[in-house]
Amino acid sequence: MPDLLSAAAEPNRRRILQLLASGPHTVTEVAANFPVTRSAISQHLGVLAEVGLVTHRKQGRQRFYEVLPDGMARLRAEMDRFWTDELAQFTADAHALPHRTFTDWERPT
Amino acid sequence: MPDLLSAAAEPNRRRILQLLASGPHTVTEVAANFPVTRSAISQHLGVLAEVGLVTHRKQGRQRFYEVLPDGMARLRAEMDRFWTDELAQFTADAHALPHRTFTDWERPT
DNA sequence: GCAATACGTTAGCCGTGACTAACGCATTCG
DNA sequence: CGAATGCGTTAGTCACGGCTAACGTATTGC
Repeated sequence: MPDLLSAAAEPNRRRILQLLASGPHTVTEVAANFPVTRSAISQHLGVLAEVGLVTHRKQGRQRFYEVLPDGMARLRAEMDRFWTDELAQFTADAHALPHRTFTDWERPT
Repeated sequence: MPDLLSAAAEPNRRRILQLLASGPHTVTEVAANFPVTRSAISQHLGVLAEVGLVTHRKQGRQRFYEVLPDGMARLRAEMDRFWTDELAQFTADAHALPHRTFTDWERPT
């Protein structure tokens, strides 16, 4: 899964990101919110980690996964480029779409 | 391909959307910009049409595909919800992310 | 020490998405 | 007319993603 947008687009992974956005969660906590196996969740987390959207810190025998602010910023940037550099540039003369870039996206501390 | 975001996330389809954003193009025109077969492009356009992102109008023996403003607005709305309703709501107290919604997205006329 | 917990990892299944090659159908042109 | 163009459609391949079940591993608690 080399593509950042494709990785984040998958429905279950989107929900995982949403969940992790509320703060660090263990794998079992995350899996509790999904109808699939903990193994599936673990693999999804692996994909998200692979593209740098999440990371984890060990604490005892648990792994607290958390959103990686830098990765979320990159995701946000790619989504922004999808509209600005690639789409809105053709429509710039039509509506001059105002647009903000959220490179300062962060998890709650 | 029932999911709008997943449909739009596919790299080739993203590029197709970018290309169509510059105005209506025939299938062969689109296919000329890709290393894959015209058949593959045709199927990609089928997917994009299925989720309501593009449409086409016949003109002689050509099919001019064009971006569907309403569909693009829905895509934009879903992407916005991904950050606001689902992600930013957890971080709202942290940064109170400002956010715009572009429901008025349109193709150049 | 041993059992239980919280994971990751692997094998394997299954669906499906992306693709090509071939065909079929309209449309235009000669 | 027929040939060529511009498509869609289909069959069929291939790879891969998502998933489960089973197992292996570290950590905690008894």
